[in-house]
Amino acid sequence: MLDLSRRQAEILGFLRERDATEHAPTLDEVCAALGLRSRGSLHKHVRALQAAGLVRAGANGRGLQLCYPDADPEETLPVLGRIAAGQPIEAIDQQQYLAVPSILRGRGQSYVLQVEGDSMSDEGILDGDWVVVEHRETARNGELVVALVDDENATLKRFQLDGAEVVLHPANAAYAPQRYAADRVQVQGVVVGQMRRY
Amino acid sequence: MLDLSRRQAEILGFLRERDATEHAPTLDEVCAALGLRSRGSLHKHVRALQAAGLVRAGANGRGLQLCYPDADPEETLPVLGRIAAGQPIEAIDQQQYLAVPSILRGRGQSYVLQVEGDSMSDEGILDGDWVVVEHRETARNGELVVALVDDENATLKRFQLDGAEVVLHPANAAYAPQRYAADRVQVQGVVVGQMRRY
DNA sequence: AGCCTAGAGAACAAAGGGAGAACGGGCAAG
DNA sequence: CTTGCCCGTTCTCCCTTTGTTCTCTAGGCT
Repeated sequence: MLDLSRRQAEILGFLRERDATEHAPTLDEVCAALGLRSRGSLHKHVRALQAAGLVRAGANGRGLQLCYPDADPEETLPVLGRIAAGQPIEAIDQQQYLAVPSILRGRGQSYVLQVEGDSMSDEGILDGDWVVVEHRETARNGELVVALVDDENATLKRFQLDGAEVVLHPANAAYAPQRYAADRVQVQGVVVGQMRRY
Repeated sequence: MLDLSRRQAEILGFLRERDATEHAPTLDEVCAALGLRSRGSLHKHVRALQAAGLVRAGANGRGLQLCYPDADPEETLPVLGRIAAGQPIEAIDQQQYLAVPSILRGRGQSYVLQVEGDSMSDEGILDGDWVVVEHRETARNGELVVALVDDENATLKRFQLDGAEVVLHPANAAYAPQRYAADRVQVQGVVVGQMRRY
């Protein structure tokens, strides 16, 4: 993937937060948020990010908005299958694509899974919901992950690393947390978005 | 996608609010509402909005009404504000738009509200989630509705018509269902989709 | 020293944003 | 019909904000 300096990653992270809901920030606002005092310096970073492959959005020239070149506002992502707690991902016979708004998309490669069962119902993920998963092999504590246990069972759980063990928390009082040696669990992706249709 | 300056977004937001309820405002009224003192300045903004792709409605030449050329409403829906159980919808200072995939959209006119509070948490709608609401004045039993009680309090609840009474069910064991005479409750829309970002 | 990176700050052009005056068309009261 | 009023439109003049480019400085590094 792209390799960015700390500052650049920081800027991109900030923009990503803003991007979603609020108006695109001006250079000055980004400066204030990141503790910079000079627009000029920020602008240099922005140019570096553009050189690294990002695209400046916002045709009017005002407001700072960066996105990946392939990021249409509403791109389709592949629906890889259904995921149910404790079973391998059930592949769909026929590839489907789902339009996913950009704010629900992850940074890197992403895909969609349809959730089966109610093992995450206490966290607001219900049977039939779609989750947008960013492909990643590591997770931070507290993130919702798609994890493969013993190369067999894919499951959707909250991730917690506890020493040399990984604890996978379901979000339903009816199920108990599961504890595995770290090398038995392989993170396949992190949930970054969720959608439901009524 | 549309990219507007702040002022432009503000104007469009104001017009959208009016659009629903009252007559199309005159330029002077918009000026007063936004704290402008010159029609001329406002008019410049209106032209900018038209240049950005909006269409002036109201053939009589009087009154200010803007709408999308109706090829575009596919992509984005307006975010009208936040909704919390038992409070009027809190309008957003500045009009925002959110890309909503077509499968989450309703049939008719739709908009987006951001949910505040956990009164629907047992149904998988959490604090901060976006719900897509289709504007409708009637609901069927069991549907999730945005309802206005006594013309004052907008709330997100499950709808049930019981004889001459309407029962509004929250989905959190900590809150009790509410029962009103049918004429006190006005349905404003029905939830057809939901999105969340992690 | 040289080279590099971050950052600060000045200077500039372009765009945003606003005030106010003036013109002209429609409309209703006189 | 004339008159006055409302309202959209256009115009000129102004200030502020913002993106961009520039030079200069302070450190870290080989």
